[in-house]
Amino acid sequence: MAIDRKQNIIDAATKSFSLFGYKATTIEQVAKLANVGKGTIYTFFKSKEDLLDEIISSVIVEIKETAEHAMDPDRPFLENAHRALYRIAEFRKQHPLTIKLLQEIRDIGTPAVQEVMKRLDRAIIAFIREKIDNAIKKGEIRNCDSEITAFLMLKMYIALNFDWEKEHEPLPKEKIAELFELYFLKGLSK
Amino acid sequence: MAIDRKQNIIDAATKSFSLFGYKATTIEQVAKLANVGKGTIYTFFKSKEDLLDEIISSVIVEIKETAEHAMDPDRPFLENAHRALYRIAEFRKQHPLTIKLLQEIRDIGTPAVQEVMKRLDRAIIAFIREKIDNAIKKGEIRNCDSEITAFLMLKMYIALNFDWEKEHEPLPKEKIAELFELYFLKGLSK
DNA sequence: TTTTGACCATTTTGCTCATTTAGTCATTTT
DNA sequence: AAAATGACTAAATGAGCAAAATGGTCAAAA
Repeated sequence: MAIDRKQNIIDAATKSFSLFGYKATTIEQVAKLANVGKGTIYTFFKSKEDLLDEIISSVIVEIKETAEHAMDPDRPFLENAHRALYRIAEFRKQHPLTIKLLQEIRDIGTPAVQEVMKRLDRAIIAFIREKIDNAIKKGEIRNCDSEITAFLMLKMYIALNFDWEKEHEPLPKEKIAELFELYFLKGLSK
Repeated sequence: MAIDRKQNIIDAATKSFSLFGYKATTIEQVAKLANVGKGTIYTFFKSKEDLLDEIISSVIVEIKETAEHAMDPDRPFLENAHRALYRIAEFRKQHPLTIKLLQEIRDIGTPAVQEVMKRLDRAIIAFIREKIDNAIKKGEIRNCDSEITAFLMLKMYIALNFDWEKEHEPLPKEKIAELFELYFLKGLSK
C-alpha cells in the first residue's frame, strides 16, 4: 500500500474538506488519513491553500468533462447550452465538496475558499463563453458579447437553482429549460 | 422644537443606521440624536427591529415612487421595465442606508438586517410583477410566469450592476439597457 | 533521496469578568 | 390625565488572557 503518496493525500484532503470544510480540517488530520507524515504533504504542496487549489483544479476538469458529455454536436446551440449549464448546476448541488465549501462561504466566509470558488466560477464562464463564441462563428446565434452572456447564463442558472428555492418550491428541470429558452432564445416580444 | 417626536426618532435612526449600521447603533444613541428620552422610542416602536422595519417600509414606498416616476405610459413595456429597474439599482447603489445595510449583511450578516432586506427585495419583485401582469393583459408581451420573470429581471440587474463590477469595469447605462432588451425582448435567435 | 515528526511562531479557542445594551416601569413633567 | 423620561434589570457583548491547536520548517532517520 501507499504507492501513490500524492494521490493519497489528495484523496484524504478531498474527503476531509467535504466532511468538515476547509477551515476545520487540519494538515495533521489529512496526513493521518493519507497515512503519511505531515512533512510529506509539504513536499507535494507548498501550503494548505495550494492543496485546496489543486483539488479544485481537478473539480474544474471534472465539471468541464461532465458538461461536455451532456452536449450533442447535432443539437442546436441553445439546447446544448441548457444541458451543459443544467449539469453544472446539478454538479454543484450534489458534489459533497462544492456543497460543503459553498456552505462554508455562507457561514464563515473563509477567504481562501471564496477565492477558490471564484476561480471555479471563472472557469465555468470561460467554458460557456467558448461555446458561445463557436455558436456565433457558426452563425447559430446572433452576435453578442460572449463574456457577458456567459456570465448572465451562469447567474440565471444559479438564481433558478439555488436562490429561487430560498423562498419557493424548487423548479423542475423542464421549467428551467423552458425559461432558458424563453429568455435566451425567443425573448418576450410577440 | 421637538414637535413631531416620532419623525425625529425616525430621522435620527435613519441617520445612525446609515452611518454606523444597524448593529452598531444603540437605542440610547438614537434617543440622544432625536432629543428624546430612551423610553419615548418605545412608545412609538415596540423594538429596535420594529424601528428598522418602519424605516425600510418608507424606503420601499420611496423606491416604488422613484420607479413609477421613471416610467412613461406612452412608451413600450420593456423600455419602462428597464427604466424602473435601472432606477431601483441606482437607488440601492446611492442611498446611504441601503449601502450600509448591504455592507453589514456581507460583513457580519446581522439576521434582522438580512430579514429586512429580503422584504425589500420581495417588495421590488412584487412591484415589477404587477407591471408584467399589466403588460401581459394588454398584450404587450407574450404570456409568461410573472413571478419568475420579475425575479429574474431583478437578479439580472443586481448581477449587472453589482456582481459584474467585482471582476470587471462597470457597465455603462446604455450597455445594460441593450443587454436587457436583447435577453428579455429579442432573445439570441436570428 | 525521500520521508518524517519534533519543533517554532502564530492563531485560535475557551474562559472570565466588566461593560454595554435592549427593553421596562415607577416617577416626573406637561 | 397623558406623555415623557431615565434609572434599573436581565441578557448580550467584548476585552483580556492563558492554554491549546495549527500551519509550516528542518535536522534527523529511513
